[in-house]
Amino acid sequence: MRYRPEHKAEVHERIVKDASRRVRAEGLNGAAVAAVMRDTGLTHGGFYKHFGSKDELLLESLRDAFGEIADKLAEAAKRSRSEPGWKAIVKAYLSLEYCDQIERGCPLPALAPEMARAGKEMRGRVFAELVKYKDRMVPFMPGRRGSDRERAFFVIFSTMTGAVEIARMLPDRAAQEMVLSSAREFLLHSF
Amino acid sequence: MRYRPEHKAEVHERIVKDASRRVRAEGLNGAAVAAVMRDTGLTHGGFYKHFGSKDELLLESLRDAFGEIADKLAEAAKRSRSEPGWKAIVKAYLSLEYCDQIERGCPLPALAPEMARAGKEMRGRVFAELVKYKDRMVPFMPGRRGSDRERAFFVIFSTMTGAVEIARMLPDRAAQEMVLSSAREFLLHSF
DNA sequence: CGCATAGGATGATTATCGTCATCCTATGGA
DNA sequence: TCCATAGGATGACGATAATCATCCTATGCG
Repeated sequence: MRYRPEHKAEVHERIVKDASRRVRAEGLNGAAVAAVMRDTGLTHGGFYKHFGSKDELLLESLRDAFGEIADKLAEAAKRSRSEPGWKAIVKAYLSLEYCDQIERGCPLPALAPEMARAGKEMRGRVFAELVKYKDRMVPFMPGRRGSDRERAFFVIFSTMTGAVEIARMLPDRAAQEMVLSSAREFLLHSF
Repeated sequence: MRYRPEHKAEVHERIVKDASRRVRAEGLNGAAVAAVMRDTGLTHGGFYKHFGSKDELLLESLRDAFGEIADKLAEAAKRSRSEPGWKAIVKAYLSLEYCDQIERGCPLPALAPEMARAGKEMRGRVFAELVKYKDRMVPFMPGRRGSDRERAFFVIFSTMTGAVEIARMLPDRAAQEMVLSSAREFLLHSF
């Protein structure tokens, strides 16, 4: 072989990481094949040596994105010993810094409507990733029974998703902080 | 003149209405010039007799969309004499029927992330429409002072936006209804 | 009753994008 | 040291899209 055995896997992963950033920053079809490959330092032609189709890359990049913030939020929850995990998650999620980092943030406020509009095939696969995301967050959610925690997940992540989206539409940081802190206080005092 | 004096204004409005549906159903660039004109029964060529640019149509169609649901929600709020207006709004917004009708629904759960990614120019104009939407909803919101009602608007619409978006990602109606009703009960018992 | 005119149609241009066929080349194994 | 090979580069193709120049034609005014 021409390259080290790990070479292909490494490049593959770099493409996915770059696409995962680009897709969150610029939308589902902001991650054009040529642009992503350029990010990775390659040309567009080699793309199909790594992926069967653009949708395959899209799915992998969404999987990567969900995994990335699930890691981040789970770590924040585990680090906080003085308060319940879900409160640490809410505080991290509804912070200005987090709101700023679209390209490293949760795919929900970045892409939820576009994911809902995707073709049936893709939608099914994305749904599976959403379920994995939920399953990783549910243990930190408030509530006694599992079904309570699951409902809490949907309510809390609905509010956080909407708040971050709306904050991102606002032109100045004061207004953004107003929306984020309103949602934050609301959630923290409601469970 | 070739046509009745009102003709041009009527066609203009039909184009905007069609675009407003299409943009919500298929995303900001799902409303291709040719497609919208075909909806209206015309060909793509005449488009620039009505609009200076595609962005102009986009903005007008968003204005129309915000106005359309603002009307609908305000009417629901006014119709309900037995409970506060905001509760009627929450019940209407977080219903399955509403969730289904993407193309006639609120632009927020349909387009918020895409609007946040638009160019500076467009973002500023969209922001102005969002403010008008807010100003029409705030009078119905719970709270004593105006600033309380404004915060309530952002919290309630954040939760509703996120809940509808997440529901629209789910494959079956039972799961959708679970998300919508969780958010609904949560909001109705929290103010 | 005929014509000037504006709304609409046709079609070209330029750009972007996904996909793929083909070629190139550096390297690990012999 | 040499070559077979797979990763990467080049470039093309067909779609789709925004924009605009040009032409067409139905109609209301004179």
